[in-house]
Amino acid sequence: MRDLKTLETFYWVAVLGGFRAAAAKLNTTQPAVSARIAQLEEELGVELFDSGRRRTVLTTRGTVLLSYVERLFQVKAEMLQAVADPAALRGSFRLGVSETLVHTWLSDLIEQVALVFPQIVLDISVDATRELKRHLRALDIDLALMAEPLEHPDARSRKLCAYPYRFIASAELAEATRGMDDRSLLSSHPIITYPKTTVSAGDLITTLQYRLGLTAPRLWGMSSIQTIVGMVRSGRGIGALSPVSVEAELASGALRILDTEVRLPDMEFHSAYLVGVDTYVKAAICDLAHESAARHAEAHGHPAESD
Amino acid sequence: MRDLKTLETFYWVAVLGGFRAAAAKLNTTQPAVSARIAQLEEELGVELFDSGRRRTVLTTRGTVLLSYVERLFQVKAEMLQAVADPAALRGSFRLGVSETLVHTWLSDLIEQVALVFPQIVLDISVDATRELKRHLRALDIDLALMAEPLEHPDARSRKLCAYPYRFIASAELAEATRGMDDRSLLSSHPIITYPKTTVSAGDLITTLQYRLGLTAPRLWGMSSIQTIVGMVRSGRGIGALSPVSVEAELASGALRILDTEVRLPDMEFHSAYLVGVDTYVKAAICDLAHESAARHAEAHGHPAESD
DNA sequence: AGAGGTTACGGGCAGCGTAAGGATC
DNA sequence: GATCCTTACGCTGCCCGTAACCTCT
Repeated sequence: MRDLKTLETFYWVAVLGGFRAAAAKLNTTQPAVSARIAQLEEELGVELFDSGRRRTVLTTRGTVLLSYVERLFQVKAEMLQAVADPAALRGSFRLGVSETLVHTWLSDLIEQVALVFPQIVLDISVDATRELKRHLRALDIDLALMAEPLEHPDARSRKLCAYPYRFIASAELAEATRGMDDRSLLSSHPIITYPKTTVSAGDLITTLQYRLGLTAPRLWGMSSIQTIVGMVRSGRGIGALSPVSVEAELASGALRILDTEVRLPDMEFHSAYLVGVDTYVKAAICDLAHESAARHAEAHGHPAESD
Repeated sequence: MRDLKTLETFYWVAVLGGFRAAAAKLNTTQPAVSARIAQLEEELGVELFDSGRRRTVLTTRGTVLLSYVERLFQVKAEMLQAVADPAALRGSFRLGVSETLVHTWLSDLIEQVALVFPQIVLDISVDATRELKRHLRALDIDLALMAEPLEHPDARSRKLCAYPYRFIASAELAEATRGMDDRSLLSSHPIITYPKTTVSAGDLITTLQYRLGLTAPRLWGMSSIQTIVGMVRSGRGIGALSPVSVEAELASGALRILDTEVRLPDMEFHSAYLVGVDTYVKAAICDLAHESAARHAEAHGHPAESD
């Protein structure tokens, strides 16, 4: 057992419950994983996965080994944290973000990460909160910045920031509907917003229903903010989204925030990651994200959020 | 830092204070050690040995790393102890023994080690206690079975066994000196025994001097028990040694234990090793040695010794 | 038949050893 | 000049990926 790579492979096979899954995670092939497990069993003189069955169930000894491997990697992580220059850390880091954050301070975060960890390759995926949670649980991404906290025994989740959530329309549509009461205004055109499965769309529906009695509003859910913005600009409907996503359009006057009585709740964002291997890097980049969010809030006059 | 070999190399360079010494211990060449340290410093982005000086002094960070490496190997050792089949452990183990033990139960110990650790190669060196201590401190041997305990902060030393220490002579010489008092007897011939630097020779000198008033006995110190036995058999002198080394000769009547009034103190033996890497194997083989000693004592009617 | 693990085999590259080259006392 | 570490270089051996095979559901 000269090689930590072998143990890391064992760890992922055990955690993910399969050789193929481990191979995918480790960016290698399944035969390579097979060989490493075989080598480890050979060196230890012990069977780690039940050979009778589908080699996916840990033996008793395998379970014991797993706990030691976790301790070992814990010590290794502490060691790196204590003595290694962050600038020398290599590897890739998979970050999942909600689209709203992409257009606010994600670029700032990327810069900060590049400063602190110049050799870490960021692998960013933009997706809905529901998918991000799934990816987090499946260990497909290391850190998620999304609309909800993650409920999981090994999760570390913190509130990141909150942004206003408003009805927004093109200048023409805003003029044409000037003076209308909320109920008429919001019934007059389709409302273009985030997909129905999202928290924000849920908040919107609740608000329309209980504040205005609109039980069947015409809601168009779009999974791309660019599409929402495009449709709102062309006057196809009233947008329900955060002004932070359309700052340029608001500044130029192409879009306007509608001055409605009814108020939508703020959109909250949360950071979340699972403790385990490489927790140090996750925690560090998560902290950078909170700093970026705070800096952005400072610059834009929103209240700073933390914890 | 994918490779424990690199960390192990760092450990030995730090502990032994030199690249060459580490290379010797790791059975490799000095450039290989050099490359591994360079690689480690590269990966961590940190200087581990003062480059200005002779690269033998740890930097602050190097000191921190060393403590983590020790913890890491500690965990690894516990892991192997918990899950590995001893029969699968490979490597060599350097055992140092006093000659007296070679002729008693060493072969039994070797058999036991071969049973429990069939893949471990035993590397046995027979030497005087003084040399064994030096080798232990220099980490040249893993476990010593010798005449004294080891005083060292990291040493684990236990009493192993005790054997009688007698005056022994050839049958002819025993006949010729029958009836002589101790003082005359022990002055009549040279006394052939262990080298003067040994504990046993010291005990002998003390006994002769304070019990019999023999201030300048004729002592011939031999570093090989076979030589002592050969000279005693040929009647060149009276042997002072342990009967366990000459059981066959005593049984055949070629040698006899002289029935002196004065008694020499028992010869004690101790096991000793330094805690550090691979402590598990050291402790296990040390235990086997104690078992062999106890078994031998049982079979030969000596009192069993332990702790 | 399809998903998942094993075996077989050829190629690439990390790391080793030899040998020559500094640096420091 | 002696001792110790570094650099240069050719080579070996390990490990990987491709592909075919086996085994369960």
